[in-house]
Amino acid sequence: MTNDRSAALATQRRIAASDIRLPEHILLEGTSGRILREALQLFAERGFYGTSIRDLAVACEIRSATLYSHYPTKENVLAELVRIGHEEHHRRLTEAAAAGPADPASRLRRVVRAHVLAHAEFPMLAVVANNELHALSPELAGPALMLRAAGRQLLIDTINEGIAAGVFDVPDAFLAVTAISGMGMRVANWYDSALPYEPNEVADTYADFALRITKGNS
Amino acid sequence: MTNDRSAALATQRRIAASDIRLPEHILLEGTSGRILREALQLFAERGFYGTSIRDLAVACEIRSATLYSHYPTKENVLAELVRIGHEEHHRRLTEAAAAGPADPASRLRRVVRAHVLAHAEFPMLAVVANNELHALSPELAGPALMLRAAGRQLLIDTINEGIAAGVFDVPDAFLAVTAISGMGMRVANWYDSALPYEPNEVADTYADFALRITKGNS
Amino acid sequence: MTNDRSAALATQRRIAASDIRLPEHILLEGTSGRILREALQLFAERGFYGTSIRDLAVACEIRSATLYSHYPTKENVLAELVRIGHEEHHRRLTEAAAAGPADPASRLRRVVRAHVLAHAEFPMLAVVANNELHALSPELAGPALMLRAAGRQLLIDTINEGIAAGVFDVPDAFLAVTAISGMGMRVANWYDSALPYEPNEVADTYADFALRITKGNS
Amino acid sequence: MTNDRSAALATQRRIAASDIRLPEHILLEGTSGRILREALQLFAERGFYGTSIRDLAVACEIRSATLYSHYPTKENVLAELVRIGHEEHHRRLTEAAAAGPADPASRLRRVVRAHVLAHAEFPMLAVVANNELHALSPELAGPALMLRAAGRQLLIDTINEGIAAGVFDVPDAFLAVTAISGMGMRVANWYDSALPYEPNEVADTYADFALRITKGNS
DNA sequence: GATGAATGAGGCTTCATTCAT
DNA sequence: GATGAATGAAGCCTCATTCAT
Repeated sequence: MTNDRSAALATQRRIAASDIRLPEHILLEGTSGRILREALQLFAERGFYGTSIRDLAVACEIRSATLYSHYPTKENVLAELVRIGHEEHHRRLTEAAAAGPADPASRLRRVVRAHVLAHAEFPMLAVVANNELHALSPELAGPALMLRAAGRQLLIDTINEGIAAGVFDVPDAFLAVTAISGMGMRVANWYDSALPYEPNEVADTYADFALRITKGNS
Repeated sequence: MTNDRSAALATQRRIAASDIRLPEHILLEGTSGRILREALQLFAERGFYGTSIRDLAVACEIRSATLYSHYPTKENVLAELVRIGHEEHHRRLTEAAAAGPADPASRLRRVVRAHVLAHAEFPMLAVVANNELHALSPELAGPALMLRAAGRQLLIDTINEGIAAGVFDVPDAFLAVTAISGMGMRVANWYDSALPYEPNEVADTYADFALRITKGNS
Repeated sequence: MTNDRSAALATQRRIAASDIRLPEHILLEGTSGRILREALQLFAERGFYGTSIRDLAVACEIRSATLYSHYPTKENVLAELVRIGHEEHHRRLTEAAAAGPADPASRLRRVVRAHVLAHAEFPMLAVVANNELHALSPELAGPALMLRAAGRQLLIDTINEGIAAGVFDVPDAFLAVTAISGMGMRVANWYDSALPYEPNEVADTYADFALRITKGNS
Repeated sequence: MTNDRSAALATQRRIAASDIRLPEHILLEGTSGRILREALQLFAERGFYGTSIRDLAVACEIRSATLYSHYPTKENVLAELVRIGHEEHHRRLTEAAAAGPADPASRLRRVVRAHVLAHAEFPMLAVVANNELHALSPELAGPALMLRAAGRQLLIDTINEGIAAGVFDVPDAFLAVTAISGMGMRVANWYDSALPYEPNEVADTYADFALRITKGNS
């Protein structure tokens, strides 16, 4: 393994990526958008509690009072990012599950690809959505939790179908889900566009891994 | 999948576990130990910046000034936890790598088992060590980063050996490492002793998954 | 004493009345009027410093910037209310003093009636004028202070005349003035149109009380 | 009436007195006491919302953070003053009602004396207790409201007894209570130790006024 | 070893006001 | 007239830390 690749893993930072990316349909014009973008980076790198409203204002080149013309509280900025992240993830997962052959193996491949792709294309968003959810009040966290549960159920169902159909051979469905889901989530932490991998390659390879896990060494 | 198992994944919390556990050789007597234990839980659940010195004092049933009779700063409490976590993890990994047959497959199995076991047995410690490292000054983070790099290199070497020996068939060694390492790290977030799995079972199954990933569907 | 009456006195509120009332000749049309009316209520209930420009805007169903199309500053809104209150009070007092028999007893009766009536008919205005004057700059408070001094002098003169004429028997003129003036001012705090008293009844009875105070139990 | 006396009434200030006085049994030692004393003056003169925590800290010659070593919030400082004021007032009223001949006239004299004396001896405390109660949360205001209701009932009962006994001749008991109570409350606003009256003189004269009001010009 | 009091710095948020549209 | 956005100042309060006791 070359050094530049393994160096991506040897960092004190919570996240390797440095590009601020949000799904294309999210409008980032104006000050509201600027705030969202800078908050995405800061919350991903330092966490919600590690980022002060002043840090955010400095990053946006505005006075901190101006933030409150656009979001009611700091928590609401986080809530917006968490919402966007979960909605994007959920949309990709459900579309992937539906769009293609219905056999469990190819569906699993598509779902894992979508899961990993979301984490590789939007690493900051994924890190914030995954790691900072606990900083939200239960009311603001609720919608995200529901989307998360739905996405997970989709993976569970796909694997259970494969088991039922006899095409999957997995020692424990729950543990397979945690493993496949977990490896994909961690992509957000180490993936960086400076690495010699396109998100698609990572997604393809990880989908392979998921199928190896579920199909066994038969 | 039964509901109680999938429910463990559907939480706003950063960590499912609720037992405060530290390696046995860590002395937890007296107020210093109490502080370390409570900090472990609070830093795991709310993060370093989300936990105030007063939160910690309340949890320890002492006044916050008393903390400074035991640790020079709040950061040093975190540093101690990060140190313990990384040392334990590294010790287990190196011992596992050395203690047994030298063939890549059985070594990989032992290394992954050790990796996963450490995360299942000490979930809070792992979450703190993995997620809060960025809150330390570079000086205090340094030793942990070195142990982490060493542990990762061990996994890299093992896989590369298997590839060289022709017993592993993996599309990309780097991605295999991130996947195997990542699935293990996430165990700290979802594992809970209330689940119907012993840490050993998770470790065994995940080691299976690692071998499936590396050996392919041959 | 019936409960509903004594209940009017047992409140945390600064003022019992809930009707927003201003003298009839004050134009309240348009947004300027709306602002004045809502400010009257808010300043009476929460005080000038306890009411923000945004509270006021919300009450008026406008944006806070719109306020500045109608009044130069928040302080000027208060100044306007204070002016209206003092002018109305002073006008009533001087008219009452002039309009009727010149003998001290009947003049005192008319003056006290006018004093009390103003406080019962415009309780919010009186509370604002009496309690929030200190929030004005000396320049803006000046005119009100002059009217107030004039009104008080009118009462002093009336009582002194009665004493000089031998029809009043009062132990101390100054204390009689403070007592008569003070009981009337407090009417603004407890009077409410829901009470089974018309403002006129209160005014008549308080005027009786004033005469009892000044004429003694002869 | 001499000018210096009437000048006491012609002020923009909410209160004429400038001595910071609290009942003797209230401990004023240390920083907590200092905070209470300075808050008493500031809240009386500028109101609760008109006094910032920094104003208070400057007056106490401490840093504003130090306030929070002594009181949990600014509101609690007010609550303490309101509590002290209402307790002192209530204690004096009930003792006055009990300590002496039971006939309505002499009891009324004692009760009014106590009422007025409390307002003349502790004008700042009375102004704060009377005017700033609305700034407290309902929970913190509750105890004061109960004491206030009890004190008022005592006055009501005394007057009703006198009426029942045929020694009082009052057109309306409720209005007599508001008048007697109100004139006494306003004493806190105008009384100043620089005036040529001792609190006792004011109390005696106001008690005379109360008896004139209730006994009529018979 | 423990603590109450103190503090400088900074936390998030609201303040009254301005101004271009 | 009305408003969305912006802002400097200030709001209340908590932060981690120190120190005398």
